[in-house]
Amino acid sequence: MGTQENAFDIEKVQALEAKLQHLYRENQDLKHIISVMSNKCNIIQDELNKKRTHEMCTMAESSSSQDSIKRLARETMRAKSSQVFIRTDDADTSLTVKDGYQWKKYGQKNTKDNPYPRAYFRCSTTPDCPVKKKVQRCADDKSILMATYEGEHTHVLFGGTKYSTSSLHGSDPSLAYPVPVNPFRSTITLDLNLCGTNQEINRPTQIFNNKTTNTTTSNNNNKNNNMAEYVASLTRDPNFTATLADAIARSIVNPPYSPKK
DNA sequence: CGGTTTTGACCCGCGC
DNA sequence: GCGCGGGTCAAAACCG
Repeated sequence: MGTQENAFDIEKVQALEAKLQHLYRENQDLKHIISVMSNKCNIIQDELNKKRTHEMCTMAESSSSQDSIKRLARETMRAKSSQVFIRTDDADTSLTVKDGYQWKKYGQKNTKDNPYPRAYFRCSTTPDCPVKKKVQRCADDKSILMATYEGEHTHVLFGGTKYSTSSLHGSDPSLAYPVPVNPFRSTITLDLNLCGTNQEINRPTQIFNNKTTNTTTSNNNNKNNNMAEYVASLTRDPNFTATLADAIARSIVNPPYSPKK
């Protein structure tokens, strides 16, 4: 009886190993697809930036007035801005986005096209940091916060890692992770600024990296819990799975690379 | 007491 | 030139 059970166990282990190998290969392929897409995203963003710079230069040349210089500065600032959407608790009425940085609120205004007020924040982590952000609830869905970041941080995030302005992942383990949704369409927003103007690509793994710089065992637990929570939130989102499936299908039809055999 | 938030006033750009 | 709307300032209030 024992030998029969052993044979069965070996078979089971082999099946699991085969499955694991298959998943590993799939994972490798998906990683490759993501890196190819990120590269393409960078190229597109570079081209866009070049075009913008060229347009701004021709604009400045055509009129050398003070106005055009001011406009140039504004356009540059706008080009460096990025927008993210964060799903919050329905009961949460505050306009705070926990992104790891320290912000000082310097204003709030009611806007014409949105019944919810817009809050203005300046980065107060260091006195000379030029980064600003605007936070406003989505008119269609009040549980979604729209945060617009302008400029680039001139300092590192508390915890030792320098993050791009669009990396909404701070050192606080209770951070609300941004849900990649577009409130205006039913598809996922792929914000090009996430991997374009900013030097760093917004990788999901970065979410947990700040804590690992001064990691302890309890932090590891937090990290794992956060990872599980984050993965669960992504898989719960039908838009995410639909978009992922679409991306994979496209890559099969029109492969961005030649898979190794 | 120092830092943060609130809020009305003010500034400035833009369209008409 | 004027009015509108978004962005900023700064004094007062609030909070730990």
